[in-house]
Amino acid sequence: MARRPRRSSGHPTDAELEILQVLWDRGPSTVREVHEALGGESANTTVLKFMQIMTEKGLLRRDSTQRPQRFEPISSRADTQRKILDGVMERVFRGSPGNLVLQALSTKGASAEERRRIRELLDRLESEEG
Amino acid sequence: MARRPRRSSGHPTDAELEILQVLWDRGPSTVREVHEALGGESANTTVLKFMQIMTEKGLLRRDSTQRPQRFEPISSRADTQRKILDGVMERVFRGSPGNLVLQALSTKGASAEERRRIRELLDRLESEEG
DNA sequence: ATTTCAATACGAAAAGTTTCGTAAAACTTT
DNA sequence: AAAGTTTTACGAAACTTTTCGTATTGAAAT
Repeated sequence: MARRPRRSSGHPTDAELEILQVLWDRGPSTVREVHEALGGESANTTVLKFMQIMTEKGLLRRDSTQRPQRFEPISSRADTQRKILDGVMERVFRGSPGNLVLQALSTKGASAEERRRIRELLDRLESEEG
Repeated sequence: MARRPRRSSGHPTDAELEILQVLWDRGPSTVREVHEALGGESANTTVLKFMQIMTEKGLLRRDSTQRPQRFEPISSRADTQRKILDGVMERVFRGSPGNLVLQALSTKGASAEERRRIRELLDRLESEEG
């Protein structure tokens, strides 16, 4: 029987995300650098393979003019975080951002500075809404 | 060569989550009911299979005394949401709840009621911290 | 030019997720 | 109790993600 086609989220997988985090922290990096930053847990060819896949997927861009070639993320950390969070909001919180925020705040708290920025944002939302 | 063991998140997968959502919405339900609530998109034996797997995994409990047996989630919606959110916080936001909250609020906004509850929570956090 | 060592490509195994067909079991209706 | 229908179990295929071994390529050193 014909199988239904599969949705492809387009989101980075867990392993891909770890690599992205390193790249966002360090800026353009070589496979070796990423591998080391990850603690050398998996084989270096594993990291390489992921970075190749991610390049094909359009998650990374690579500069092959230099010999140990350097990779960098195409999307910013903030953009990626937002996209993933949208997915979680939809799948887990059923589009209710308020609940998500309350859960996040109540379990982990937030620093004084973060709280201040959250209040600012709330103020802005109120005034925009009128 | 020996492969490194795989971490198993223990979190429900996407498909499992959809079933959980139905169960949280409806309360204890039969396979047929869940299947229908999901729009009948996938075959009913697919839904059944998942619910069997989820029972083995400890995500669901089943009552076999009735004939169309009824399944229900073992963990509450809120608990599950919190666990998943903790994972996202760690993997995606690197333990910075403030950023997560800001992203969530700024992209999706929140209702006036939700904003009020968020402010309340912030107040409580402040006073607890002293 | 040859050896040597690091970097890259390639392919495939292993593990995890999603999907369903088929068959057996249990219940209903006749 | 036989036949028909619904429910449940089982097994496996298709697909995705993770992991690495091996081979190749490129640069550096002799």
